[in-house]
Amino acid sequence: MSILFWQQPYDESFRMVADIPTTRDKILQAAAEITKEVGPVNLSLDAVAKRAGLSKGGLLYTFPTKAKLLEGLVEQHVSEFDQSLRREEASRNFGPNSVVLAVIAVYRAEFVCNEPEPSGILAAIANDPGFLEPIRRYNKQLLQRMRENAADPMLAMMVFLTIEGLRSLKLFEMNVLDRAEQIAAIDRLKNLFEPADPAPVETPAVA
Amino acid sequence: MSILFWQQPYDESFRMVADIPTTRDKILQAAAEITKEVGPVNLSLDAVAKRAGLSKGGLLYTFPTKAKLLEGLVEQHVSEFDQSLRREEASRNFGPNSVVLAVIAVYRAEFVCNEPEPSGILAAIANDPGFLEPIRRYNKQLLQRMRENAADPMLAMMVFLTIEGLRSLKLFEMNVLDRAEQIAAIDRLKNLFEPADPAPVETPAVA
DNA sequence: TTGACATTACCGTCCAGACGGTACAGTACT
DNA sequence: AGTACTGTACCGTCTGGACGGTAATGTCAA
Repeated sequence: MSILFWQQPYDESFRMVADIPTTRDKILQAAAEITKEVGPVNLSLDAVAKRAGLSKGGLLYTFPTKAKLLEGLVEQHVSEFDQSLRREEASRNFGPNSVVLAVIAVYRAEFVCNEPEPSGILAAIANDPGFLEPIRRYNKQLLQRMRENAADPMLAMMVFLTIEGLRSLKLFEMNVLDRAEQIAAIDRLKNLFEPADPAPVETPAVA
Repeated sequence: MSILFWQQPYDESFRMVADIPTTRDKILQAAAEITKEVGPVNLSLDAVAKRAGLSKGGLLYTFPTKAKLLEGLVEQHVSEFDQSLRREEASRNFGPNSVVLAVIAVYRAEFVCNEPEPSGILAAIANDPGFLEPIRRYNKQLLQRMRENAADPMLAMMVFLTIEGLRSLKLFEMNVLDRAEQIAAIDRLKNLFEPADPAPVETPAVA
């Protein structure tokens, strides 16, 4: 029911990073796409199977129940962010303000690369508010870490809120700000911690 | 389909402000409550009718289709905010920064009074992402007005984002910050525009 | 004042269709 | 032989919504 990070049927750790997507990945992406297009309510297993290019039986082989699929959506969302975050923290040697700066860096990269928001979590939440719990826990912990590691905890909180604002705008595809404005906002945040930014890259090439 | 603010069956303008709730109001509140409890996907007309204390037939008399009910949810959300905002703007005589300050004031009041988030909009969005469009339009216009009216447009944008962050945390009941912290964050924003705040009222009486 | 009809605000029932899930036989690759 | 599916058929449940009724209230002419 609410068991997040459940055991996967097989070990994926041997797979290459930028390899061809697994069936699992294809299903998750299909679910996110459908959610974005027709809304979480209309996310049916039939539709996901069709979009992912497999049969319903095949889908239910990978995800035995719809709840497991939704769990997969949430798990992917959280773990992908966390991995990026830890990487950024490590590159800053876990020094002062490293958590805040890492958070900023992760979102900056996301906005620069114009990565689509995996709106699948909306589907999960819409089906069962209980899926919010792990996200709640994660965010609580994240904010805690940001504050403890920051020179100015209050400022860290403001950064958290601003980022959260950007994130929610993206989640709802609320294109109120264009990409440049979003990046400018993030850089403004960054400058609160690193006042001297010698060469702010305005429009870096998209890899 | 996407006609917001549709004609209501009768003129409610004669009704007193703090009067007994109309059937319409009861239905809308019931829908919001159910959404919060069991998630937008499980918002059924039967459940709403039961919660609101009338039959399904009666519900469908007030809202001929489910889509109309969802429209009602969105419309209520937007119009209630807008009314509060205009009132706050007027009380500041539409002077410089009045829009930004009004937005801050509205949310401050909301957090101080601990008003519950009408999570009904989540239900609307979950059923049909098209319901985001009017909200998108409104927010775009709001941000525009905040910027044009503000002494520092960039700062106005940061305020908008921070408020948006607080709002999304509340929408998802992401109780990461306690009430005092949220109010402190809002006051910090306010002080960016009104540096000298002589007597910040902590818990003003609800009028 | 009364009878005829209209409108409002509902109730209770019914139904076609969609959905999640099961079951199982078959198949292609490793 | 096992893994990872395909494809079809099916079941029970839930859902939106159509529909026919009904009680209360209002309107208006005779």
